[in-house]
Amino acid sequence: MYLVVAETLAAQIADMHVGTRLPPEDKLARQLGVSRLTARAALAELESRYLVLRRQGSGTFVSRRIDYTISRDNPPSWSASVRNAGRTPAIRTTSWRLDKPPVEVRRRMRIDARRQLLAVSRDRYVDDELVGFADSWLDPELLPDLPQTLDTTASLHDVLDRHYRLEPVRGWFGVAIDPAPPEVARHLRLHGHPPVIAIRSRTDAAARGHRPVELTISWLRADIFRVDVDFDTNP
Amino acid sequence: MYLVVAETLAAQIADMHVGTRLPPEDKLARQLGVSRLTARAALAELESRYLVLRRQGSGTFVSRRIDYTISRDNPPSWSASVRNAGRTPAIRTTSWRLDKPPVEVRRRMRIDARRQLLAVSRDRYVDDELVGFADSWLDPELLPDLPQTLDTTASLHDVLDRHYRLEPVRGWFGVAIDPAPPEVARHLRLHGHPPVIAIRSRTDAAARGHRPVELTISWLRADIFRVDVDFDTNP
DNA sequence: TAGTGGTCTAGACCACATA
DNA sequence: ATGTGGTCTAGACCACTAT
Repeated sequence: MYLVVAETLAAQIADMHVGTRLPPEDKLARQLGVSRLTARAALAELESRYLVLRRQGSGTFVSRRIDYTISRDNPPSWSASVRNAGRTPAIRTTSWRLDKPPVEVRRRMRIDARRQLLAVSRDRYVDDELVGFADSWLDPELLPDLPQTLDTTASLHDVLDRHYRLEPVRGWFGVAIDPAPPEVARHLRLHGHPPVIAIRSRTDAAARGHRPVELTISWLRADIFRVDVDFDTNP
Repeated sequence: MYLVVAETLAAQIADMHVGTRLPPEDKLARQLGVSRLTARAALAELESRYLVLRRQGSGTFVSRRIDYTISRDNPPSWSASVRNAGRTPAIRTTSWRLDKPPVEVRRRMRIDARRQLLAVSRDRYVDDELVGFADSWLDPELLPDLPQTLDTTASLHDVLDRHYRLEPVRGWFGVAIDPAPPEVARHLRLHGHPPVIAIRSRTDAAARGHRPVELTISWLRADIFRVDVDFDTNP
């Protein structure tokens, strides 16, 4: 029965704009002649299909996942993907520091144990809602005066490309989807352990003999983004 | 409250073997002094973390996702990944035919409209449970007498490698996670639209000038597999 | 101070798998 | 036939967000 209700709502939702508010659960239940729990089950089904977002105290809203394609050729532009979906991206740098990176980062960046890297944390917003964050490790030798050049909203790729002329290319990447680890769930203010997408990626400088420039670990809400890996092995 | 229950159970489950059966909901509810719905909510939480699998009429069982890594170097061996997790893989070929492929397949395989390819459908099992299936399109010119050589359980990669000596390498791949389309849900006997992983991949023959050999579209249950893409761009 | 979704109760019946 | 998870009811209170 809740599946029938869900199908009905799904069909109606298909024509609605993102952000439209659905009727509250009790109204929906009365309208359809079912109990509130049944109406809830239907809405949960829609939520599992990423067709709605639910916010306690606020309401149920029509939603669509945002396509984020990871490929060889396209620059890894998160902001462009969000804009492409007709939404408004924002990036805020939350912290800066010069620090020794952990071993895995050292290995991936091919640097020795004495080197320090620039650690940058950035939060990602879509339409003013926090939907992800990223921790980056950057090589300060390749990026003199970075704090001055990286404004809060710019894409890292654009800065490496246009300001430093490093011809940034993707050197390595990893993608997996997992239940949100506690610290990630806390940072994104999620309850429980909803699925999140972990993207690890390294950018190399083609203009400097493919020397690694930066390594980023980013976390994105899996209900907001549809990450699509599309990769040609032989260009 | 159900989150507390879930944490308690999660801690106990951590030490248990895959496949162990948990107490039924009503027993659990009585033991913990909560209503059955609360016990259910806790079990649903564990299910969303992939720690248990629930089967109507049968019970709730301890589970772990199976790691399936897609990388440049490793051959794309699904069976090896399953065995590596201490589980038993099986593949069953369900259909065979010579047919004209759809446009997207033609484009990816770089063949003209007149060519026919071998279409093979295979079901994938883990411990005798259906967990995915794959539709492959193979080039019969590169694979003479294939129907005789491909036994029901062999990995396609192994056959291309050992029997035909084609030096198979991954030519292209795409990965995304989506709510199961109706026909996929039906095939895998899933209710609703639970998330499934779609993997599209093309194998090329390094021994034949990297000519495309086969294109496979496979669907895997996202609650059973943890697909991990780990890709070096510059080998 | 509403109004929203989130949780919980007790009880009932159903669908499905297994023996 | 039994036992399991799946669904549904009616009603209550709570947590959170917005006004």
